[in-house]
Amino acid sequence: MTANIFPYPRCFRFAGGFVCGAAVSTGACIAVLKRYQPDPVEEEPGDTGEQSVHEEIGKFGFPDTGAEVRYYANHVLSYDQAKRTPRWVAEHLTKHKLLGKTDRKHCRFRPDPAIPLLFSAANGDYLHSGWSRGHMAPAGDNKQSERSMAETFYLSNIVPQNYENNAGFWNRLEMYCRDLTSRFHNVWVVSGALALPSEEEEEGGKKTVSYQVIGKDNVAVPTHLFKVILVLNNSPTDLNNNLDQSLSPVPALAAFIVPNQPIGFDRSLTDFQVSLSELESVSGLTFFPKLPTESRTPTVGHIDTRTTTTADNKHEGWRPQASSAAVLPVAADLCMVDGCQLMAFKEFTLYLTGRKVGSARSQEKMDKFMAELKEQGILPDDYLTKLYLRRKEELSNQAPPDTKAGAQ
DNA sequence: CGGGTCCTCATA
DNA sequence: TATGAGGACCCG
Repeated sequence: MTANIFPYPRCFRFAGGFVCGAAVSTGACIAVLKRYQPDPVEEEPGDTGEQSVHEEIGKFGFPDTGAEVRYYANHVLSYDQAKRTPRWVAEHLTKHKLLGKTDRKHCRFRPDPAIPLLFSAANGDYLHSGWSRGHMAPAGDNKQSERSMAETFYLSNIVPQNYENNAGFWNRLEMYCRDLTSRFHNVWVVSGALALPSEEEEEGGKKTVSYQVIGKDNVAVPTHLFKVILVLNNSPTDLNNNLDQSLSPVPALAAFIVPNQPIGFDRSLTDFQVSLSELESVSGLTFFPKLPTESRTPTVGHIDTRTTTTADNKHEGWRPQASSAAVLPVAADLCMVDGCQLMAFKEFTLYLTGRKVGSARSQEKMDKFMAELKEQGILPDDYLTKLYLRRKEELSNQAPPDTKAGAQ
């Protein structure tokens, strides 16, 4: 491509398109007025006259956002081609789906082959950027299948995330989602990235949306991440029925907006809980639109007001907001139902030590991990003690590390 | 669990 | 010679 010769090909294209569009629009507006002023006939939506106009406008097609829903083995997402991060990523978790032995060490981050190169992020964008590659659909939710885990490493599922946040608070939030499957039959999780206005500028409370971009592709660094959790227990009487009809008891839901920065153990998950409508307002997304809703304005039966308003208000450009007529899912507050308690420091450190001991390749490494635990003032629990002794036995029974395999 | 770097080796 | 795969090792 000749465009590669220029350092900023996209800027040239943009500038040319802008100038062209401005010049045409002046004349076009006059033409439209002239055409419609002498014609008082009201045209209904779908009228053939209006339709032909639209066909003309769209003669060469309308701009394609690339935000269509994309399906993978165990997650579904919508991609933001400008930011080069997902808009949202959806998952469904069950106790059974979380089982498996797939190891993330056999996976590598890579561009999503389904995303056009022009809009794709690259590993080089993240390398040495100061930001880690943070999963939205976590690898840990996909131990059941090598393919599904590998697909979570596509960069379409990745956002630039603060290291400490990724390994710490966000990690514990993902663990909480998985843990929910031990208490609820079905867990749905939608995660994504946000670029929110800064709280306050010095000049008269002026607000500005500002976010860093990294790499040659200018991947957008989100200021915040969000997660929406919906849980639902099948009613005991019809465990095998389809989910749409098993809405007893009432589903529970919670939404969170988490700053993309280190968050310590002194903060609780509920500190970051927001109402669903607040998250919908700032994200521009409507979550779980097929979930039964309730409205302040009475509706008939269990009609899904969201689905109908979305279609009917096509020409009004309006949909109910939280401040006027709230249209919210019929759902309990998950944090009232289940507590929304993340792992505490001691519990989390014990867990990490268990993972390290479990994968240690020598007893020296194991002892180092156990010593580090003690330095933090934490005594091993029964599980870790038994794991340590079992691993110690395994390591002593296998060949020493300095013995070359295959040596005769 | 969540990330990273560095090195070797096979390959086009 | 450049690149990708895989392993060893490191961190929170």
